[in-house]
Amino acid sequence: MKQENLSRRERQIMDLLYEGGKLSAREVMERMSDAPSYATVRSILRILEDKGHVQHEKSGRQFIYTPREDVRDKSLRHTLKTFFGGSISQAVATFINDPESELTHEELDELSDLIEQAKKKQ
Amino acid sequence: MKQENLSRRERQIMDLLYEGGKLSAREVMERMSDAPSYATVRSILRILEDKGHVQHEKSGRQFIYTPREDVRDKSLRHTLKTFFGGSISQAVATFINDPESELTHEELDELSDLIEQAKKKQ
DNA sequence: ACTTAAGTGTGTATTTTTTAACACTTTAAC
DNA sequence: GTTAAAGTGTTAAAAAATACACACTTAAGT
Repeated sequence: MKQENLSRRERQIMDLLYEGGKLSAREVMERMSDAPSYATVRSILRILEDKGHVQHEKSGRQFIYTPREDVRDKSLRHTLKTFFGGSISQAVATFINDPESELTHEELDELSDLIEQAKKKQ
Repeated sequence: MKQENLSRRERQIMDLLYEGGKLSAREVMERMSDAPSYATVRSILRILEDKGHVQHEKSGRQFIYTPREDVRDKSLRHTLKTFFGGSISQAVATFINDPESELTHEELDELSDLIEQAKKKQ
């Protein structure tokens, strides 16, 4: 797990995995508008696994790839720091105000609960 | 302004500019732990300007580079969608539970308010 | 006016990334 | 048990990114 920075293609595929959660190489490829060959997608997934960014589990004859939680969290924190100096409320505000987000009532309730719990801990 | 994806070095420099706000080529270079030569940093800044990600203003004989607001917003929205897209509450949970976040009471109150407002809109 | 620091643009070598072919293995379904 | 689909690892060519040299311009300070 060398943990270098990611190349363009590697990042593109990581983004798809973050969005999609669990994807096979085939599914990753289908979601790329400018996809290279299937062999290439598999190569990059293998490289990402080498670098420690994803892991796979076998499901029948398929390999299902998932982002590694610890790397995801690290990356998320880096991004928040980059854009907001780490202010989560500013990040959430941006997200809530974006009409494309379309948060459901359930999600908003979940968020309220999380925040209430955090307040009690202080 | 072709608006392609950024390479590793290009992204690294963009992150510095997002964090730093306004930087000269020299300052960008100083903030890179694994910096290439000064000539190279200038080359990449020129490429980033070609691609429309940064702009510069002259200050004496220096060029001061700044990220372009519109590209920044677009990038931010993409990132939030990527990480929070599936479940924003899960992302917030991760952040709240991270001891490094150290959310203040003020931030939690801000978050509550934001969520209340979003609920009313529905 | 001269020197220095900061910049420009172009060109090119080197390194990394990207792409994919090839020969092979494993699993599911028929 | 054959066939087809989904993998594997290795290797190599092509494309892109990275790095920087060179010759030159511009602006500030002494």
